[in-house]
Amino acid sequence: MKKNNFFQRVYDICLLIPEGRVTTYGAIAKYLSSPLSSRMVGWALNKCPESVPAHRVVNRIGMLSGKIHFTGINLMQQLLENEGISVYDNQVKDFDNVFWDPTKELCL
DNA sequence: GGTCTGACTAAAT
DNA sequence: GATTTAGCCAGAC
Repeated sequence: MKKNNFFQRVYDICLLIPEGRVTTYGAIAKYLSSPLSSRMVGWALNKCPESVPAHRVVNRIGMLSGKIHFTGINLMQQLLENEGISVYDNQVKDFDNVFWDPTKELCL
């Protein structure tokens, strides 16, 4: 058995996020059967490889709370805008419209 | 092996 | 209504 840790699951979910959509740490944590483990999700993404579109993961209010970990301050925002997501002041516009819930989209 | 931290969330004050 | 604390779990020191 491999170390299918929290990390791998978080990465997997992040990779499942369709372009032009974003999700929240809580949603991912909830998908991991631990809605209270949202911190683990963010922390896992802290070490996320470039293969993981962590820029599509934001906090519950759609704020790019993790952009500070990205190379460059506007990188995360531009990545989202590149996918058609409107971002303003570190916060996703139409967040409710682009919100992608794994527990809902995958288990629907 | 105990302690701390960490890209969050929600309740309490 | 805004700020603070508490809770969660897993890795790093």
